[in-house]
Amino acid sequence: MGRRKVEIKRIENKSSRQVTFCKRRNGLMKKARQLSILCESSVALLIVSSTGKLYSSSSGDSMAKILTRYKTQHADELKTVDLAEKTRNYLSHEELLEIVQCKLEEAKNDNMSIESLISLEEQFKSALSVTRARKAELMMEFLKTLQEKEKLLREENKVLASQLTKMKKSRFLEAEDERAMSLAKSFGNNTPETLSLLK
Amino acid sequence: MGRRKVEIKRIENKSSRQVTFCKRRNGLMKKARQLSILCESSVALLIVSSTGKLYSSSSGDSMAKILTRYKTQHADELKTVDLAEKTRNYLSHEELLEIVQCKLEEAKNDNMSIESLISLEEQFKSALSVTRARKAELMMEFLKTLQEKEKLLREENKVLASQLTKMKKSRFLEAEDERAMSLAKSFGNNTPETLSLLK
DNA sequence: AACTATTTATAAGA
DNA sequence: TTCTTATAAATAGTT
Repeated sequence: MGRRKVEIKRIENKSSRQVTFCKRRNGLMKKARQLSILCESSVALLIVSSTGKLYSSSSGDSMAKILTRYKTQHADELKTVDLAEKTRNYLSHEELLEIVQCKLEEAKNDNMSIESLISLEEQFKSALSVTRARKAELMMEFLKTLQEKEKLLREENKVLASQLTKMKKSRFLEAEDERAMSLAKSFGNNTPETLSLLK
Repeated sequence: MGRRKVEIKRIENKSSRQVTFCKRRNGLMKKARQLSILCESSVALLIVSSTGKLYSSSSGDSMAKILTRYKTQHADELKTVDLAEKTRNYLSHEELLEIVQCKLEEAKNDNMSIESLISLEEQFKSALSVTRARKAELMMEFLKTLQEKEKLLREENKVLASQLTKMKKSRFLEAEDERAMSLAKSFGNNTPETLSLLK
């Protein structure tokens, strides 16, 4: 779209390549913006010149958001189930906290002049961590209690169930005795009944 | 460049917006490719439609390489926007971890400014809060499960216990009948036994 | 998905 | 560089 038709291949003349780069770059960015506005979409455009200079533009959403959108889509495609599981387990609260503390250590290196505030921040931090630790402790205790209760109840159930089967069995025996005083044979296959509840 | 001039503003008609999106998207990608070839440069183009569908194209270099180039140049800029925004959008643990690791890498490299450390701290704080929230959620779920289990077991116990007492009672009656065919008295105080565990 | 009247982008020249 | 302008290319509305 100019004085003459141009073949789409590298422009050999350096200066005209530079001029074309500038013109077409601007044209591309303009069109990107237009697309975004006309069709309420987000467009990110990154251009790296042959000299390594970077030109970027984004419209509709921030560059970061669009890149994030791209990254998450491709991360999902690449991730296997095992790896996903692994990383899920790996990201514990403690580990993240550790990382944060590590970062705070590094932050100390750039020492600032607000020392009183820093120490105050430290105090609050330790108070907070003590509170959190206590909270976690209590929750864990509660969990343990519940689990123990569960165990005891299961055992109790077991005992009750076995008592029940024993009683049924003996009752059956008494009935037999009553009906015919002799002829007591074949009691070998008396497997105790197990209640479905306990399965 | 069509039958009539169009104002650059959102196209209200949905279907014509969709058609224009498709046409201009193709046009944009074509021009991106041309720029890359004509001027031996690299171009990355990311388009997110209003429905959230992602279209991407890269020429000259791979998408990954161009994005890396962008990231190294705009490391600070990305840092401020990225994590806070993503944590707000409830991203997965894997993604969060990825970002945290990425940030730590960046932090290790060059000595960071106070401002960027402040922003990093904010990001870790929000990441931490998301992690904590998730942890609390999971713990509460677990607690509920345990409490439900406990309830079921209690009910089961109750049923078993009542079966047991009934059986004892009827057995006692039979014995009575057997021993002396008449004289059946005093069955009033048969409170069912409650096990200490249930108290 | 094609068609075409127009607008828009831009190549070459100044 | 920037402006100009002839012409190629893109595309809006139509079929």
